[in-house]
Amino acid sequence: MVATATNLLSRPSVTQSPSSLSLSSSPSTSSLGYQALLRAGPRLKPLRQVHAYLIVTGAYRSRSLLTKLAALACTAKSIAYTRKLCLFIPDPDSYLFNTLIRISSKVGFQYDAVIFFNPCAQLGALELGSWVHDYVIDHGFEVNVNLGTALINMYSRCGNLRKAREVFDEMRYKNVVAWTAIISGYGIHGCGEEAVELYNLMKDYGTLPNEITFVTLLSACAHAGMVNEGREIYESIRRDYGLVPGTAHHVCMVDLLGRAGLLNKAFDFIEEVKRPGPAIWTAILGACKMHKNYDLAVHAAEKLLALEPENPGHYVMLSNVYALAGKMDRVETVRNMMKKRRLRKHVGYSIIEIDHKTCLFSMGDKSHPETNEIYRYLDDLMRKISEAGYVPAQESVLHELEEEEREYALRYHSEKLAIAFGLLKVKDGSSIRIVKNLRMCEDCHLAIKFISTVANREIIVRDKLRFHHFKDGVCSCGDYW
DNA sequence: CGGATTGTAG
Repeated sequence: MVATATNLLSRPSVTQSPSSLSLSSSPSTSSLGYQALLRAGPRLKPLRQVHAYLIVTGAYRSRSLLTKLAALACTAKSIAYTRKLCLFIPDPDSYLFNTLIRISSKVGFQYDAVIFFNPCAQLGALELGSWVHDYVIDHGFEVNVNLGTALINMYSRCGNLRKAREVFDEMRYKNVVAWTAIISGYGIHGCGEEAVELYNLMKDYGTLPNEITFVTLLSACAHAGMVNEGREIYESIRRDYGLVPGTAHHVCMVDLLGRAGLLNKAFDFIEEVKRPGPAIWTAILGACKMHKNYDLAVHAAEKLLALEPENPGHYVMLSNVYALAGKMDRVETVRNMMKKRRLRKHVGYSIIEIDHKTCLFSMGDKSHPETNEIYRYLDDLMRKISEAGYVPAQESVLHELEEEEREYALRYHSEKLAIAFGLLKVKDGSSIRIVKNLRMCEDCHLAIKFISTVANREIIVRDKLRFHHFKDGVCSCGDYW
């Protein structure tokens, strides 16, 4: 049975006998006891063993234990097993829902899980989350501060900021965590001004910010180009709140300065940090690449490779930098280094939900039954946007050309395929929603802006870190990401 | 009766 948002927790129409569960446990399970197994973490096998143990000992109707098991199954990203366990829970209560909402908002929107069990299951985090929200309202559960915060988080990370704000406004009691969640939401969606406004409002209400509030705020400023505001906030951490800025804050500051093009200031900042870790160098490398400062980029990349030689992302970054600088021999060197160390670049994919089915595309993907139509439509689309003035972004072309992917080059990046499919299928003019596992490339970002105009459609892309709302040729990120 | 919600870079 396919797990769907609506049947995840619905009660079984026919009472299921506990013995219908597969008992994959070894005989030694019972002597271990379930406590040790519960501590085994989010893996399914021990869960099944505990469940079997409960059945054997006659404790299979214990609500608290089953809730704990369901929570672990959810953490393990098995919707099917979560559902199965929920069916056994007598008289499910708000405690169960609080737990499941919390976990699914944290883990459920990571679409990697989709590949894991069923790429075509109806598993949108927004759908699931909205459904649980409705259920909670229908059953009169109080939206307390914890539940409310989980909802804010879920809605903003699923792309529905308005709904997140609605939940926030309706909360009677808001603590610093709730405020931080909504501030973060505005930050992720590129609304730095609003994030800072909310922060000021929070202070007016007499709520004290904590370290995480500052991480969130600085990130919001960094992505909105609000350098002065960010600096002032950073200063205030120690001055006004007696807190000590940590690594995360340092990273945000380097990002804030670097993104704004103040590369030397960012490097000066790093100088003052005691032992700069990989995160700081990653931030500055991103900024150097963004502003095409190759010397500084190479400097940062060398630090990074020394600290984390096993991270493929760093090599990809460095090779991109060399490609941008036109130093193709160096690109080759980096590639060979990767080969020698047996590192593989992460494979990118994009997901779109159509007719309650989740469809997954990777670059140059031809596995979809309607592949021909999709490619024909996409080619047509690319021709139209070229006529409208689109010129492929140089950087990505260079990178792809040395990637053994000449054939498909940029034209068939996963997000473009998913969008073409979306436009083909969703005819009524409603927005197209895409979820990507990596960050978007420059070229796709540019192309989608044109597509939003040519196809007269709103396109919302959630990449690994943030949201991009494309409409009428512009993106909500203001090209600052 | 339990459990605890917010997070930087890529």
